[in-house]
Amino acid sequence: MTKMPDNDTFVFEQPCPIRDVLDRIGDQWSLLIMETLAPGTLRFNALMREIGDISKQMLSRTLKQLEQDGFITRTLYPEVPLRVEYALTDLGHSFLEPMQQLITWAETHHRTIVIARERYQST
Amino acid sequence: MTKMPDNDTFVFEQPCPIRDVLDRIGDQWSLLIMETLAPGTLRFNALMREIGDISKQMLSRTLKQLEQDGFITRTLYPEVPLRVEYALTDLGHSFLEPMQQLITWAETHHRTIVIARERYQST
DNA sequence: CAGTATCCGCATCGATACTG
DNA sequence: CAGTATCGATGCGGATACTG
Repeated sequence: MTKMPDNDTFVFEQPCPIRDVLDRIGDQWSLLIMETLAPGTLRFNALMREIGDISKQMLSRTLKQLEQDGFITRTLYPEVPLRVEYALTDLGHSFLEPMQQLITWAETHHRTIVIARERYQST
Repeated sequence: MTKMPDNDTFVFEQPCPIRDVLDRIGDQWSLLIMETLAPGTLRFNALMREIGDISKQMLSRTLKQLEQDGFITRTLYPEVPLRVEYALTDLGHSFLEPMQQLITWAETHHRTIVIARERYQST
């Protein structure tokens, strides 16, 4: 991204906020999970059912990432059987706002892109 | 994404515009290339120099993808030596608008995220 | 100058068996 | 119910030699 200064002291510093955020939403599931949580709190298996084609593995991993970055909260109720609820934080909600702009753009221009691709094929 | 109907006839159809667009901007270079082209036309090697740490390979591949989707144009001037110029299309420019919202969000909240991560580590 | 072809390492993701 | 651990396939991305 931006040219880094030749200073290995800060190898673990994230120099580029955009990359850092894009890595998160660019992955397979993060955005979808956040959108799914947008209406309200959900439990682990409820999330799995809502999303439909995600594995336990990926749901678990992605949720942990999102929690770690402060996009969602994880609340454990030590009942029997266990209950764990996931919810968007304010940060998570605020993220979905600019994201919604992009989603709208995607929906609006998707056809144009698909057509461009087909045209390119036939060249 | 959205539950697909059980119809394998359309396996190559892109059911989800969001995924489709995100797959493109979620990759390592597409967005950076488009931002680099935003001010104006650039030649292949000029792009390499501007970006700095991209390989010929990836620049070539990504440019082709972007051209294919209609985000940029590629103009060949058959001089000696060869000259090829890349420029954003209207679609490309229009894409950068909602994207700018997201970039601003990322810049604004990046510190918050980094802090959240560190806090999580120490838990 | 502007690429393409080839090869390879590495991270990502999925399936599944197992655990508290 | 809510995960984690393990394994394996797949594909992205980098390095570099080669081409028109």
